[in-house]
Amino acid sequence: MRALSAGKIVAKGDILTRAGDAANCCSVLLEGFAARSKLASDGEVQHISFLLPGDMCDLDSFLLVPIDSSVVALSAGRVAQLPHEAFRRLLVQHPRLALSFWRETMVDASIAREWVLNVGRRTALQRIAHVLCETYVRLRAVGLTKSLCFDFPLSQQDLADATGLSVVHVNRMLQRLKRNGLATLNMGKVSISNWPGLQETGDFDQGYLYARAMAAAA
Amino acid sequence: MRALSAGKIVAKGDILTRAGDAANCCSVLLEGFAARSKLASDGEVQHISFLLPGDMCDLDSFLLVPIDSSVVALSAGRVAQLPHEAFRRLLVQHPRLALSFWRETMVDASIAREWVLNVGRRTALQRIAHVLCETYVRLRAVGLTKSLCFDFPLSQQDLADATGLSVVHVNRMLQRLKRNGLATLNMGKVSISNWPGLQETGDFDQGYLYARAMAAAA
DNA sequence: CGAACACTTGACTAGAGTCAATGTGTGTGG
DNA sequence: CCACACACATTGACTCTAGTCAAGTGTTCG
Repeated sequence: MRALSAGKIVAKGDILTRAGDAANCCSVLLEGFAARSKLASDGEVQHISFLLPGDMCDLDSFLLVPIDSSVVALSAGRVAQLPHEAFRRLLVQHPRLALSFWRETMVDASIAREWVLNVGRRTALQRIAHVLCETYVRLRAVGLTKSLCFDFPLSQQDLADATGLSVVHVNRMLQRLKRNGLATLNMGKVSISNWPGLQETGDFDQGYLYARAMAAAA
Repeated sequence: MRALSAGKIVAKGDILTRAGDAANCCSVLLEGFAARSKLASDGEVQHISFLLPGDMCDLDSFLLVPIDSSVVALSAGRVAQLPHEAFRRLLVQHPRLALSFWRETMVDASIAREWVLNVGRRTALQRIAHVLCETYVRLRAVGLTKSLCFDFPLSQQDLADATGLSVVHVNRMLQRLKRNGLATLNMGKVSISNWPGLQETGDFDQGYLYARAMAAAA
């Protein structure tokens, strides 16, 4: 697995893909956190989904030009890059691979749909709880949790951008989650104290994550 | 074009695909309006995107089991159905077709991402204006507009479910759009009075629609 | 040490939700 | 043909969730 120790180093805040550009390669996040995000006209940021180690960052760029959303590093990390040309050859040689990447795109879309529901119809507390649940399940699937804890090096501003809330309100909701004995976020680490309770609070059902979560069950 | 006059008739409110099911065919909406939608635990509905004539309703069902979201008819309409088995044969015979359906899935995802931004970071007035802009551009692409008017047989409740707002507030925002000389919705018809103004109000840029909008430009 | 940054707190505001009553069609069936 | 029911739209009064503003408190790092 020499490839895994290679890859380009990225710093917190780096833009891996800029909305409006035509990328010439697809990348895989090897380490660290990133987010796909869009900008409103007033400059407000909205994260559309978190990208965790193992996720393709910009599969869309292969068929959609220009790209509609940016990918930004939320922590230091590492990415592997695969030029579109090489990717195309790979797909021609292994047609079944196309199906599995197509499916990857569908799971991505499914996550985006859940996020529409999250920001559209859930309360502030539910949104935060939901995002924590999703992140926990996805990290568990790639072995990045220990018991009910995981590294979560994002600022409260990032959580606000993911949930469509203000930083101040995110702060208060995190305090409420702690006070309710559900979960705490401290020093870049999340610790879940009551997993069933957190899921219920966040109206979370992992079905929409498909294989990404199933891998954990296996 | 005999196929176009065929297809199954659906009534307003019919559920074409139910979240949690394993569908055995993909369908194309031939006529009428539908929405992909999800349910929050408190029973609140959130539409994730509108489906217009020519759109695939449940391409996801081909590779994702069970389906994460429902498709519900928002007006009377007609759908054509293609069994998964036949679809699979089609893709094997014409591998390039898979790429174009994959791209279709990506455009779907792009629309869902824009909706995350819409409900997450835009004001009520912007959300309504944005949805009207998107619908106008997509309908124009399939020849279902005349000048700046189009049929829009949805209730204000549907608009509320699409934007994450309450019906009452949607009603007030529609009045504001009219008062501002931007657009009116009456008797199931939308009439845009100031197209540049409506786009600006809704922070709308059609880039994220890709080919669906481009077809109109051609 | 001080600058920069993230987090926290309190006081106030405002945008959107809720509730309830009233309109307005559109059918339907007696 | 009218009475009624039903769904959808509209209005006003009130509430409340979340946003804004501003002032602190840490804490990391040159």
